[in-house]
Amino acid sequence: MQPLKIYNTYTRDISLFTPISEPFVGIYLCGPTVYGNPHMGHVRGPVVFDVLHRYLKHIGYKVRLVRNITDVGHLVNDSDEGEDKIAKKARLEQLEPMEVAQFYTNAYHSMLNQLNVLPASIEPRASGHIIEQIEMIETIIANGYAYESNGSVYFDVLKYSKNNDYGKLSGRVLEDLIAGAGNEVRELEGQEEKRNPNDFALWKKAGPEHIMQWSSPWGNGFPGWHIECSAMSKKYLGAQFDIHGGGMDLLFPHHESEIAQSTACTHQNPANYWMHHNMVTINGQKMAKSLNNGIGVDEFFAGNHALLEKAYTPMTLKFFILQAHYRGTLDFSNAALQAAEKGLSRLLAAHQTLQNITPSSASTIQVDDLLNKCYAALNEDLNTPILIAHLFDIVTNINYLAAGKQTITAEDLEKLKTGYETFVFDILGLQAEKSNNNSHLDGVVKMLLDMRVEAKANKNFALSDDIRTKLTALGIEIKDGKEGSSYSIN
RNA sequence: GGUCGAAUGGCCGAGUGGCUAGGCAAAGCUCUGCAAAAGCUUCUACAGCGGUUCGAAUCCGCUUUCGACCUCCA
Repeated sequence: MQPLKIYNTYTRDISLFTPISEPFVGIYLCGPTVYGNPHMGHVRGPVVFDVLHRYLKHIGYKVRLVRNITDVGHLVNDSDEGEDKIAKKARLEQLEPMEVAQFYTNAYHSMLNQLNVLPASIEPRASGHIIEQIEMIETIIANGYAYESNGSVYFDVLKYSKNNDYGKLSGRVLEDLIAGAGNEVRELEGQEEKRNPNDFALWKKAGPEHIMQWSSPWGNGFPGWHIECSAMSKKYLGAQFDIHGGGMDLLFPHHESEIAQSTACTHQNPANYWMHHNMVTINGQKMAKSLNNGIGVDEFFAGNHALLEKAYTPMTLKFFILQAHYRGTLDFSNAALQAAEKGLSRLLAAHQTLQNITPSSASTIQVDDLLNKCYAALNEDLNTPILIAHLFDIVTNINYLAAGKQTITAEDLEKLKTGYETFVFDILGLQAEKSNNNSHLDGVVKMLLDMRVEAKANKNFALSDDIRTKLTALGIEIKDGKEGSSYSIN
């Protein structure tokens, strides 16, 4: 088993990953709220945690990955009178609330498929676990850490913090939170029902305008934002599991509250390792609706957004994300994306080259050393940029081998092939781009390339160059190689 | 205002005390009828000012700039 070290937000250090019950690993990821099309901010989490998922499996763990779908309980905006976010959208579109949730769940799955992200073991929906959430709330009340007020149930943060470190995960001090820090006072609905402004809702009373509501011991309502993750992680992974992941924006209050709820219910901190990926910016600015720079995933792949110079493929996006470490911010720009696009194609081209290497009686390159460096990079808190740097070292060596500047034995060659494919395809989850050429076009272009070869053979360079120039003008680039000509469509 | 984090070469982005990633771009070379593609080579940076040290991008302090979060709200 590889010694994987990961950064734990809870302890704020990098430590060796040790599962509770080897070889089993339980992971819970906070999934999307399905009320809109996935945008660029939604892709990073799935991609970085996919590498974690794939790597754990590769080094021999049996992983259960749970990623929820949030389809209840979120509000449209502050001006809204507490109407469920999904219900609001449903009314506008004249659709059933669950139809809206399903529509955007499908869109999310489509994105994951395009990015070649492995499916979750279990993908529970909040709306399908109302009973579990109610039971958990009842236990928390029975344990004395929550109270009912006017049909809603709130978590008693002050009481909890007497015996527990509320704020440890997100690095907050409750006294500071209570003080309010002097910023503008936010108008939160139901604030007067709370014993303390820091208390958060476990269950919220629903008015008649709520299309999505359920009956409960406290009347009709819907679950609070945080309780679904606590209830579903407990159900499928147990009161205590290995890794809980999500975006840094969820640190507070979401994950902090999860810890408080779960601890108040089960007397255990739910997760041993808390992992958080950083956020995405574009051209140095944060993505925000007000800046009109939020890019939908579909727009990104189609290239039809004002900030995009061209379309980028899912694999380019994935490779681009993995070229940065997951705990740093990541800036989108056309220049950076095009750099990633070219780098990726070089990485994939080397895989093709590797297939044509002829073995020798001796190796002049150190295959074990090259591959061990790749493992070491991932073991150091999933450092994919370092891994990719080492893969490019391998690329250079592959090209040396192809040029005859280095030699390799058959045994080492096999090891190199297997290792390279393991890292590129199995662990990073990259794949060759699907060719979207239709067979008619392919046949026509190949015919023109054949004619060009013939013209060149006859020293009719005027004709051969004419074919090249006209194809280039159509966006078809000719690449002459030793083995003949190929082309790509730009 | 508070808390946390970040500032690296033309661009992106690793690196936590000496051995100074990687990708893209650029330049040179190889290949080639020419060009492109592909491959090889080259390109020594760490926001500013102090300090610690034999030695700092890396540790400490201050300054500047930027980002995330600050409770039902993506």
